[in-house]
Amino acid sequence: MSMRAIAKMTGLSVATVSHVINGTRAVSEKSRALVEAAVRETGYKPNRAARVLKTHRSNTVALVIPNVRPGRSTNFFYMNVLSGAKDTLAAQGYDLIVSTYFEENAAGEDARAEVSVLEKQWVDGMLLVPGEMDSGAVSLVRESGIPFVLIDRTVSQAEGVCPSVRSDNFTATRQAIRLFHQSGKRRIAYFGGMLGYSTGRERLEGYRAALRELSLPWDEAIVRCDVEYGLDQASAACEELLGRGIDAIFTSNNILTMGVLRTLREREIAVPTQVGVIGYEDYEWMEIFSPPVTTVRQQSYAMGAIGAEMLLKLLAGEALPRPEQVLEAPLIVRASHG
Amino acid sequence: MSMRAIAKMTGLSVATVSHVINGTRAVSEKSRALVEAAVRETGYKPNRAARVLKTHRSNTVALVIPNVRPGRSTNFFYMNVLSGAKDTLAAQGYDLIVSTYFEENAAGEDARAEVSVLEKQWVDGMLLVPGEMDSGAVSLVRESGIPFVLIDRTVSQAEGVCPSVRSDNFTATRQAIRLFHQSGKRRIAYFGGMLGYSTGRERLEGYRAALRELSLPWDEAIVRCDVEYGLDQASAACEELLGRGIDAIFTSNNILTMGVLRTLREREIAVPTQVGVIGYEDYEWMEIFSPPVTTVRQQSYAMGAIGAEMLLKLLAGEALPRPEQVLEAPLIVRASHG
DNA sequence: GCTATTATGTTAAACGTTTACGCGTAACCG
DNA sequence: CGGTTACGCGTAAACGTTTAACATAATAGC
Repeated sequence: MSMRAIAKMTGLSVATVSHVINGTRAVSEKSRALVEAAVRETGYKPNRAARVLKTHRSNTVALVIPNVRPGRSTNFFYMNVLSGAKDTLAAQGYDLIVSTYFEENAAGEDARAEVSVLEKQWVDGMLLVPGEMDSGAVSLVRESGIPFVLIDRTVSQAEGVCPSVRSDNFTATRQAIRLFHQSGKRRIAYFGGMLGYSTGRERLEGYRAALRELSLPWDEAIVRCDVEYGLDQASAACEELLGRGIDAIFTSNNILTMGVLRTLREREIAVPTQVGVIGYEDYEWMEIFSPPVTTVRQQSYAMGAIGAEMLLKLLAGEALPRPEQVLEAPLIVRASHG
Repeated sequence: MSMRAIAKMTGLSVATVSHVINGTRAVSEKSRALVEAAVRETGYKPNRAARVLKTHRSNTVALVIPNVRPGRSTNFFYMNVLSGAKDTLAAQGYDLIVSTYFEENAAGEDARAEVSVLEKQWVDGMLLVPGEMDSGAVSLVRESGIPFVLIDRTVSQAEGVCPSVRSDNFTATRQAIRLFHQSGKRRIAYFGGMLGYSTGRERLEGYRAALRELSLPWDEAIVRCDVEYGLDQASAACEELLGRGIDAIFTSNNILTMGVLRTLREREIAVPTQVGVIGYEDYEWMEIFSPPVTTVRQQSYAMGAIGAEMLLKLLAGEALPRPEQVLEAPLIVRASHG
């Protein structure tokens, strides 16, 4: 089932067969028909490995995401990114391979592990959700010379500007806080992600900016950026805050939101009248909580799709007019905020 | 950076270099050290395409899952499967490529599209979540001769017995219904998946069996297996059922559960006193609904992991002692059931 | 000291493509 | 009609490995 076989069948040379298959040179109608018939008949498919070996292009890109332990709901977010990327890549005949790394390692450990897919030199390009801002993984990728685009998070400026697509975390958070304010909330707690991540940092900045604009005081005591990812940890942190006279909580991920909501219900604190809540990450079912929860919605599918588009451009050798795409993350206003 | 380069550097032949790299034959300590040093120094990595071309093994397997539009929460389930598969495969040096197909097509359309990854003859094996039971996709895979294992769903017996790993949908559903019964529920509605899927069928069978055992009557009017996947569709169907005097609803997927819960709240029907609810698919936040919802938990991560293990065995040429793995899907008893 | 055996190397032929070169043949032009 | 174009096609050399077959050196047995 090799090209040679087809050549033999049709009495043509492998070169001609190759050319009709790839449409890479003019071929007489007769030969083309001959080859096509033979291909159809034998079900011949060109051998991919041989092709890659020869052309040095695999038509495959990697999507690298933090490893997500079962049950982590960020899974959801990444699955949407995956969908988006997969769809647009497939439309261009590209395959996607998924690679994961342990987020826990990313900090101290070997940045190499983060982008280990590089070692396998399989891929033409890379869609990367980097770990901590300065894990160094991005430098590795850059050195490798393969095109890449960062998804969801960025890295420190030391790396220079990298092609990336992410949410406008700053504005989203800022708007959320302002919404609280409009609803009469004045003492707004912030539950954020670790500051090692660009997302965590940007959101905190948004919070800060909003406070400033609204001339609300900054109070270290009601800001937590180190809450472990987990329902119980969130609950514990929430309990703690409740003693500090707050009237609203902004949570920057789904599990935190859930934990807070649970605690509030257990303590029989009315939402939103006593304490308002706005979460990050929107899910269909946010609507059916009581009260329906107001959230920031991230465009996760679009993130994958746009990232893939950018990468495709890069792979085609084109420059990116706008290498940093920042997607709006609209506030889905329901009832929990005030 | 080819093997030839390393050979030149060390003054050895490519064969020797190859052998130290693959540990495929005894090599003197001296040569080994030489080669290893050179490899370290140059950062040489064997070219994968060449290797595949020569050995006909890609050390890559595909995971084929139904295409999941953004927002579909089954995404979650597949992401866990993906994690499980990825983890165990990576441990054996295998890569995973993800392929998706449109579930909508699977029925009438071309079964070929379902397993289009076959065409690319990239992969050594396949982890497949098949579409409808008789879409024919599995026959295609079987004909192709590559090892595969079915995940989550099976196909019609016509295909013979296929290696597979899935939930014990029958027992899980049966137990759920029995739990309803224990709680005094007597008129239990069933909201299930389409019967084209083995899962839908098995769950319905479980329902049926439970009714029989409990000598509850079968009433076509409170059984729906054709509810479209969507919050609103679920709500609508729920409204309809409410007129038929039911005191419990079993829903066989997450979105259905949500829709039902929402409708119940809107109509101010008390859960579980007036109507009990048990859902399929467990998420962390099921616990924080009011009341916390009782669900069937599927071992999605394990499904991926076990599937991968089986496939690895198959790839190693071993036979599977137990080709059909049926995982327990425990009932997570909380409060919504009665 | 001679042969059998083992340990270590090398040579070269694949694997299935792509593609630079070059060769015919036919058409066209002045 | 000789010369130029254009077109269609074939030859053969890569691409970077693996691996059978063969070669040599060292070791052991007798």
